[in-house]
Amino acid sequence: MELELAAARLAELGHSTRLAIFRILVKAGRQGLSVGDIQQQLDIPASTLSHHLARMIKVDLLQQQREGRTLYCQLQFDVVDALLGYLYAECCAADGQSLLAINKKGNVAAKC
Amino acid sequence: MELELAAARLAELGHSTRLAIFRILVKAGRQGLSVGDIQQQLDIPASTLSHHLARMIKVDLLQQQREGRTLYCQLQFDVVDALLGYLYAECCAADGQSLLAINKKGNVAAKC
DNA sequence: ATTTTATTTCTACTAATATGGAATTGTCAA
DNA sequence: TTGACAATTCCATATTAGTAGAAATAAAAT
Repeated sequence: MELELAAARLAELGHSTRLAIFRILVKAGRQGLSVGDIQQQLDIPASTLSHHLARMIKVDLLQQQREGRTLYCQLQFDVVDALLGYLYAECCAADGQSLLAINKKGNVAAKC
Repeated sequence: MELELAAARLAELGHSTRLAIFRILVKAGRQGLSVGDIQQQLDIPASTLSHHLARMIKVDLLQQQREGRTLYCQLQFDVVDALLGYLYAECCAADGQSLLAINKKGNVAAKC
C-alpha cells in the first residue's frame, strides 16, 4: 500500500465515531452487522452514521451488502490487514530492527 | 489506551505529510532527526512543517529536544507501540480469534 | 395500492484543518 | 552587539469535515 492510501485509511480510523464503528465490526466478524444495529449501539442519528459509513466505504475499509431492506456492513479484513502491515513495515525499518515492543513475546500481538 | 486517544493519534497519522514524517522518524530511530533535516527531505515550507510537528507533539506521537539552535524530533516509540497494540487488541476480538493474516507466519509482522 | 421499515441523499450550518508568508524567538559566532 | 541560523508563532485564507433534520429511495408487509 502506498503512503497516500494508507494515510487516507488511517484518517478514517482517526475519528472516535468511526473507530467505534470499526471496533463493533471487528467484533461482529465476517458476517458483519446491519446499519440499524450499529446505530442502536452508538446511539447517533441515522444520517450521521450513514455519512461515516460512506467515508469508510470510500477508502474500502468496509463494504455493504443488502439483504431485503437491511444493509449489512462488513469490515474488509484484508484491507485492514494491509494497512496494519504497512504500519508495521514502516516501524520495523528503524535501524534495521524494530523499536516496538509489540512483537516481543508476551504482549498483545503475540496472543493473536 | 482509550478509544478517544487512539482516534486522535490515528487522525494525526492520517495525513500524508505527517505519515511521511512518521516514516522518516521511524527510520531515524531513537536519536531522531532535526526539523531542518526533515524539512529538507520533505521539501515543504518551514511553517507548514512546524504546524504538523506541533500536532503530532500534542498527541505525544513525538517529542522535541533542543541541542544548541537545532531541535531534534524523536518518535515516542512507546506511544506508537501502544497505539498499534490497541488496534491489534481490537482486531483480535473477532469471534475470539484473529481475522487478520498479518500475524500468521511468513508475513511482515512475523519478520519484525 | 398504501403503509411501514431501513437506510441514504440532500441541504445547510458550524467548526476544524491545511497552507504558507511575515514577524518573532532562541542560540551561537564573530 | 550585530549578524546569521534554526525553528516557531502569528496571521489570513481556502478547503474540508462533522452534524443532523428533512426529503427521498428501496424493499417488504398489509
